Amino acid sequence: MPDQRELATSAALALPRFVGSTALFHAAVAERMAVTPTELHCLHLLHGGVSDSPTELARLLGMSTGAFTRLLDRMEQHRLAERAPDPADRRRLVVRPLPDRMAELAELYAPMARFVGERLARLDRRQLTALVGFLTDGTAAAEQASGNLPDVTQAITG
Amino acid sequence: MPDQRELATSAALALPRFVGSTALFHAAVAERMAVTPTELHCLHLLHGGVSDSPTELARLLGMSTGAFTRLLDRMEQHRLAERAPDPADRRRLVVRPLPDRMAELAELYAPMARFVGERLARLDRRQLTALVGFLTDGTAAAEQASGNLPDVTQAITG
DNA sequence: GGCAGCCACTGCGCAAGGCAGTGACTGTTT
DNA sequence: AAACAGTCACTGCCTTGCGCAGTGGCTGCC
Repeated sequence: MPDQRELATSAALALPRFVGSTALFHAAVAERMAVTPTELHCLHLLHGGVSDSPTELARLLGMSTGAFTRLLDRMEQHRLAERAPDPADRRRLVVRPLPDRMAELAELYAPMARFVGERLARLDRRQLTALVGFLTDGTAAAEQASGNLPDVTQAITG
Repeated sequence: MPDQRELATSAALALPRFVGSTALFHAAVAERMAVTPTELHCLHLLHGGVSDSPTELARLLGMSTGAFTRLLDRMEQHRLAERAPDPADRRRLVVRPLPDRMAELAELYAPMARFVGERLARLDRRQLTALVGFLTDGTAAAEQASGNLPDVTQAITG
């Protein structure tokens, strides 16, 4: 039976592999939908209700606003999202996800969703709390670490 | 205090955000090193000892062997890796990571590495076991799911 | 009413990657 | 041994996603 230290090492090694394989899975789903991984990523942000502002979405996706305009063009073509005017500010617009291809998306994600559901159901409260804490704090840490690296958000803030 | 079901939902929501922010962090590190995210991903595979075969690495990176040749060219230029002949088969070659820029890499990863270390140290054995199991099984599930995605009716892209 | 600043958008150029084909090399078969 | 099919990394050609810098429209503040 492995001790605490070995387990921590295993986790530290398993983490990047998990992220890598997950990214590959996303790329595979995107290809199946004849869509780029970036479009899919954006779609997730939209459906998650994270933001509907082009500038904000561009920042979250790590790209320039100019590139995001083209991304939006493609997403409209592919019926993933649509532009709507912002009544409060006529410079801005609001990005809205379209339900059109949601069934398709859900079908592709079904195997992974099932896996996650089953796996999480096997954990007790203490384990779940640890997992959630690790993920949420890790998200914050990654975002902060990204921000502290110079020259990263140059295209957007400049 | 949240019950089991709420915690599972939180985890399911936190998961994609964690993966997304981690991917952005990787992209930021890559940009800081004047390198593409793909090069960095490949470098991780090399240092992790996952494989040293170009064909296998191309598969793991989700790209063609032709593109991997160019990737290798760049990685040699950037002093991230080098080609070496495979004595057993003269068609093949072996990709070896270079130690040249490891200090730079370690420095950029230091904040995240510290976070992971501290966070994992706070977990008990049961929590660690759950985390490792989730990550390793998730990796396998993602790889398998990438391999056989269900067929989906193609939408018309106008 | 003028002005600085922000918004999404556009022309241009670059570079990463797919595709299909090439030459070198392998193990196998007759 | 000689021909064969299969595999390996590599190469030209092309597509495309994105950054950069600039544009016009709009806002809020003097």
